Amino acid sequence: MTADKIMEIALRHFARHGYEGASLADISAEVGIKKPSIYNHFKGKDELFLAVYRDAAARELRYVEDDLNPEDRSSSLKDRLYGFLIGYKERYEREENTKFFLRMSFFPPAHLLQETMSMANDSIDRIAAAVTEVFRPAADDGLIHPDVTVEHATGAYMAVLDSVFVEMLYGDHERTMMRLEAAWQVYWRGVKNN
Amino acid sequence: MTADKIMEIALRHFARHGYEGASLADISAEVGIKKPSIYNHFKGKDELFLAVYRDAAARELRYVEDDLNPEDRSSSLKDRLYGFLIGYKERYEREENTKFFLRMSFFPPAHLLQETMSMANDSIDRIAAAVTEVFRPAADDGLIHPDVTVEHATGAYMAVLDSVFVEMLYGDHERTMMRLEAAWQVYWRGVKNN
DNA sequence: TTAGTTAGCTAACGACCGTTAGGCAACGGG
DNA sequence: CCCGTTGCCTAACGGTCGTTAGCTAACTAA
Repeated sequence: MTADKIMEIALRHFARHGYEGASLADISAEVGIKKPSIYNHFKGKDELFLAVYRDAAARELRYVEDDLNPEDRSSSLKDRLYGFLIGYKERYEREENTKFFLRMSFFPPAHLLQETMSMANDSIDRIAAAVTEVFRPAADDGLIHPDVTVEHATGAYMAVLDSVFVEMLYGDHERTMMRLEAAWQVYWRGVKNN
Repeated sequence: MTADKIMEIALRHFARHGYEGASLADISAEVGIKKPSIYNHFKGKDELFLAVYRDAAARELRYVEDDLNPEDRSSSLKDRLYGFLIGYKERYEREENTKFFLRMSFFPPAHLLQETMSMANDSIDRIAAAVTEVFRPAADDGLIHPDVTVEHATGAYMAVLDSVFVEMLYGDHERTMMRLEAAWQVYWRGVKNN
């Protein structure tokens, strides 16, 4: 399907150049069609963008829910949480989908702010919910220090994840790893029970 | 000076619409001059942007070094660290300078990547150095848990600060405060001695 | 077989982009 | 006093933007 190919390539262009910086001419050229042919599949640039964003948000959520599946108890809480951080960092480096979703959630085109923000907030809340579902049984098992509520453990873990994003955006790989390690160790010291 | 006014207004437009989305026509109109008159003060859009970026980076660094001045021992380490987080959050909400600096450091115009990245990395390193100067004497006084190095305490604190940025970008004030509180409490539990 | 839909094309539109040329008044130092 | 500089202007440049009109060939359903 051509529409899928357009969306795939448009996603990469939006991710690298932003909404304004991505041009339909460049996108269509890479797809191998002429610019007006895009209009056989999408009403315009806005509709193309929103379709790409919707799909990207769904894919990010699916990845998180898969990777963080609370049914899977084969490894320890600590390993699962740390592994998820590392996994997401690698995913960002590998997947344009994640780059697109982060960039466009941070800085959406001004005239589409409402549509993007409602989708973004929805995704963030559901990601946080998936994290909470990991912590709750762990807290019941006494793995979390009693001074730390499940909500605090979740919020602080999401903060560590956010900080990983930021360091990746700055692009300094070495510093990213150092910060991740430091943030994780202090986080785990603050959350674990003895 | 007109040049200063141009830079001030350009900063706001770049912060809100990104490099590509900000137009010299809009900027000049708000300044109260015609578009070509900008060229009496700057060689072009690129030079204007780099001048604005340079100033913005310097202002951010100055704010951090002032607010985190290690000479000031009037309040406790805990209060100073927590206060700095809150202060920076409020600064972001108030100052377009911070919004501009964050946005353009995350996603600089592709053809100016080298110039911006070297300035950004320089600023980040110096900000981190200022934070380290707060922790070092505190560690000597035994306020930091012996299992946590000064480097780890600094890195993890910078991570908390990064996460505050992210939450602010998403724009949900209520969630920002909750995440900040959670991140801070877990961080402090992980770092403090006893 | 035929009518309708799909997906591509070329040509062109108006709007806006950053930028340059060139003119004109105000000002400041020799 | 004059001359060079500064700072604004109008007009216009070439280029790119997203978008529309209208044509054609290919497939699909009746």
